[in-house]
Amino acid sequence: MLRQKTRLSRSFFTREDVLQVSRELLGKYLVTDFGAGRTAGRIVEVEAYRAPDDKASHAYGNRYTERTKVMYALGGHAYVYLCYGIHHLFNVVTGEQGMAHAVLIRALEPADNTALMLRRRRMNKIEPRLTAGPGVLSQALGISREYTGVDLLAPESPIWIENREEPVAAAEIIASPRIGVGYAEECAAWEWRFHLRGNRWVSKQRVS
DNA sequence: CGAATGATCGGCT
DNA sequence: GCCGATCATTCGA
Repeated sequence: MLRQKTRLSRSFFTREDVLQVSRELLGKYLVTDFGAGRTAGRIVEVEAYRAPDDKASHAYGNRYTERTKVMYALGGHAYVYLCYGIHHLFNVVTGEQGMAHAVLIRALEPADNTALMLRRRRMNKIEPRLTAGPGVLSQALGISREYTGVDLLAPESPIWIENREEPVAAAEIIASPRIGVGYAEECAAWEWRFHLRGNRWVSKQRVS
């Protein structure tokens, strides 16, 4: 039976509950096509960032700067920023316009055109290092800061998210505290990181 | 304008 | 496991 590939709709992203949207992004496919070839990976790990009350969010307290302004866009836009001066981290903005929620995509299971992903990562062999981690998955898919603000629902968008009709059972989703947000005080304990149970492509938990 | 600080990664020990 | 890389962003002077 032919598996259907459908781009997620605007209404998927504009919902208010960013935790629910985060859970539902597991099992969907992040796809890029910049002309050099189409690459895609199955989303296996995400984190929710909820404005304005989440101290781990760049939009905490509705902070509005040149960098964060894209977070206030309509759900379905990309928010890409540079972390530690090296890594480009891909988030998808959720909620209605003016609501700065976002979901960070943290790990993918390689799916389409792994040859191009390997080339972008300067690797020879498919192993978790290819796409397990928010910085490395962006590199594998060719995503960089220049794509922040892109609308994933625009017809000619080089980045989008697909449903390939591979349902994920609620029992397969593990919730845990987000990675690297120790500065966020009481919000650091919130279990807003979601990943697929036992999946080999989930990023390794760093031991302090 | 200067300084501190990350939603990290990978090479080296 | 440790540690250095490397720079946009932010904030305060």
